[in-house]
Amino acid sequence: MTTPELTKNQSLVFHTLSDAKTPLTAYVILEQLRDEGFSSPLQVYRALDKLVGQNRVHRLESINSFVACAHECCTEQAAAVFAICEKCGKVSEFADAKLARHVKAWARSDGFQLNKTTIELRGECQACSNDCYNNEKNEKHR
Amino acid sequence: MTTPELTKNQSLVFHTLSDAKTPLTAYVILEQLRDEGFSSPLQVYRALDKLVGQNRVHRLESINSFVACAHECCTEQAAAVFAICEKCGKVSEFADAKLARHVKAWARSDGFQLNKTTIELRGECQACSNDCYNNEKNEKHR
DNA sequence: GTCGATTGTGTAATACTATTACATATGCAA
DNA sequence: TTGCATATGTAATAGTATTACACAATCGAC
Repeated sequence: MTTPELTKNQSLVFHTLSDAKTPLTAYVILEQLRDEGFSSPLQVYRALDKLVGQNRVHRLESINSFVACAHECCTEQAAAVFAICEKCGKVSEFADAKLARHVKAWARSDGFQLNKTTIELRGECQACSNDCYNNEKNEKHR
Repeated sequence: MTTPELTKNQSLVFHTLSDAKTPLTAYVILEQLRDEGFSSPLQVYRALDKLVGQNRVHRLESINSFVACAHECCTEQAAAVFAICEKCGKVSEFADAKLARHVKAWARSDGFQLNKTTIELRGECQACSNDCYNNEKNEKHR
């Protein structure tokens, strides 16, 4: 799979996401890029569309946010699993081949032509669970 | 698990969803219930919150829509899988115990306390695939 | 029964997320 | 050069969800 060069806007958006510790919404990205000349949501969404199409960025459907791919551009695009901590907002991404096979097998048996698989887990990460004496340390992420 | 009685608004929203052939957005539900006295999105969202909390209704994150549970109120809430046809908009819901076990096992091993699992498949259902001579019959659902 | 707490409801306003429409620019190929 | 695809800028609008505040209904403790 080739990875085309990024345009200026795409690159700005991608690096904003890469630098972030948590997923960002399109409007947060917009705010962060005002100084770079961004002035409209569409500039962000257009860049995101491209980046998502190239699997360099993933969209987290359940929190309307975007995150840079953790796998240096994953190819097993069909089975990325995201564990989203509702406390600190951090996300771990992992690719689960077994799960992917399972889902694909179901689709085949049901005649469903699979375009995209979304798997998102919501809960509390280990770090936050250990943090039981610091419950108020981080703001709550929805 | 007990299934509390529904209030008037909850019941109206639930029956609207039960009667629908596809998932509905909150605002579509609102339009359908104007005649019943609904006038504000909040009336819909409040009812939906309750219904989702009781697992009588599921929220489809990837299409911002809601659908009545296909299992007469499913209890295996952690592993509902939704296959969403992007052509006709219909959804099939199925509960996959193996997949659920798999996900739970991962969460345990990673110290992630799982609150909710979202698994949504996007693609084209068998009926629509067979429909290759009627491509324009149905409007495209995102 | 009354008090108070909880839950449900009505309405308005607002916030957040995403797209359409149209104009302009840039790069590459025939 | 022309033509086409892609990228960009800007404004307006559409679609989704929540906050805030007021009031009503229900239920249990007393």
